[in-house]
Amino acid sequence: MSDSRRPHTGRRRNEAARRAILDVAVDLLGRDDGAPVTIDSLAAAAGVGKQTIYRWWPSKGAVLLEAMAERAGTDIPVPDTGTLRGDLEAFLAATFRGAGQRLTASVLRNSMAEAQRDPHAREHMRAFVESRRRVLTGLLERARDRGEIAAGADLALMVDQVYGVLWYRVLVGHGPLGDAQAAELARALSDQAAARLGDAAG
Amino acid sequence: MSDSRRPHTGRRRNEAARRAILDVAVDLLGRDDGAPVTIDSLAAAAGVGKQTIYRWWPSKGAVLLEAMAERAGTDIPVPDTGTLRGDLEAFLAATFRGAGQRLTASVLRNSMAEAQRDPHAREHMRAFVESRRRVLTGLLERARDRGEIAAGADLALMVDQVYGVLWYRVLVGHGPLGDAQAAELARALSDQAAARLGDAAG
DNA sequence: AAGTTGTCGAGACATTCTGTCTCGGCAAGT
DNA sequence: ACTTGCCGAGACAGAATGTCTCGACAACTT
Repeated sequence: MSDSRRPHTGRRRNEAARRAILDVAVDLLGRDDGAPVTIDSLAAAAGVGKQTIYRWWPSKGAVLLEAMAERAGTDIPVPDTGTLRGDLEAFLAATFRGAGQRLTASVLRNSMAEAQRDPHAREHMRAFVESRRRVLTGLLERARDRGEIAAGADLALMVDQVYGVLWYRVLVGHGPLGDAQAAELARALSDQAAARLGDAAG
Repeated sequence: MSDSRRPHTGRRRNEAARRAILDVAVDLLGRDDGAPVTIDSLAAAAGVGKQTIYRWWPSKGAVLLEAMAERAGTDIPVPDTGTLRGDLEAFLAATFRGAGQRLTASVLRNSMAEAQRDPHAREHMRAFVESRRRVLTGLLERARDRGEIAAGADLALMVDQVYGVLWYRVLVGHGPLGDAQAAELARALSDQAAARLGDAAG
């Protein structure tokens, strides 16, 4: 590692440029005018040179994905209503409401498409998805500790049902994604858990 | 319509070329070497001119989606075991097993990515998804007629829970997609239906 | 204060891909 | 025989990615 041998010399990374790039990326991704986000437009809008982007990110997809992850990681508080169904309903409502916005949905769609092509973007997508899944998994684990979910239940599959529905609707766009769907899915999942619990107890 | 006024003159469409294009498309889509499928490679591999492709399809995405739909839409029989859980287990096992194959998974991933960019591909994807959803919806409707699913249940959401998990795992690749997952999800969904049924009855 | 190192914005550049256009050849009907 | 429209092949324009080079300059060392 050159890090330990020589701390750092020369000019440091311009944080303002980094922020401008990520902010503009979200902004352009959110446009739903069909125009794809290009590196040139991104650099121009952020007021930076293209090389400044490629110096810090390996590809266009990586920039867009990081911008999206930063955006989507915020504004989803983890609720604590005391019941599985209540927690799920609050969490899913916040999540679906976020992903259902035209701007965010557009970001998600572009990022997932990019992740299928670009290995760098794919890694970032995996990391992003994993971080989101961990939050929901934690919510379910607390419910399991309270005895609302059977010990043998497949939490990963429950998580997948949530994010599966979300991505599926975002990517295909065949149905809405809002509070109604969140409430319905929260009910479905807590019903699932309750039924399995009854099985184990009986 | 010129169709009725003048039946058709001149050389007819070459069916062999059409088949070659679609077959080669599936072949190239299935490659998981990261190389994107280009029109040039497609035309070259099929031994046709580019114009022959663009004469019959509006865009690259449209070709790929049609090829994908042709491949993925087959070989999923609709079971009739007499119970919701049995039907679901059989249907999901066949569906997941198909989508879990490396080649088919690669085709699906590429196609979904294409559908995010190309409006023509997007339409085809919608149609394909709709046709698949209809089959599963039919299966659920029969269960509802038998009284295994409550009248007020949201069948569309149950369908999304299935295909959502499928697409999510195919696209992100964070977990397996096979018989075990099919069985678990079938159980979860039938439990969910049973719980809702109990609510309505009680 | 001078020197070194690495980032900055800007833009030329090669490469690749899409989709259009044109060409001579030819097959299917009249 | 003659007309019409598809065929393979490839040139072409347009757009995008990612590399490279340039002079400027900021941060840190000596």
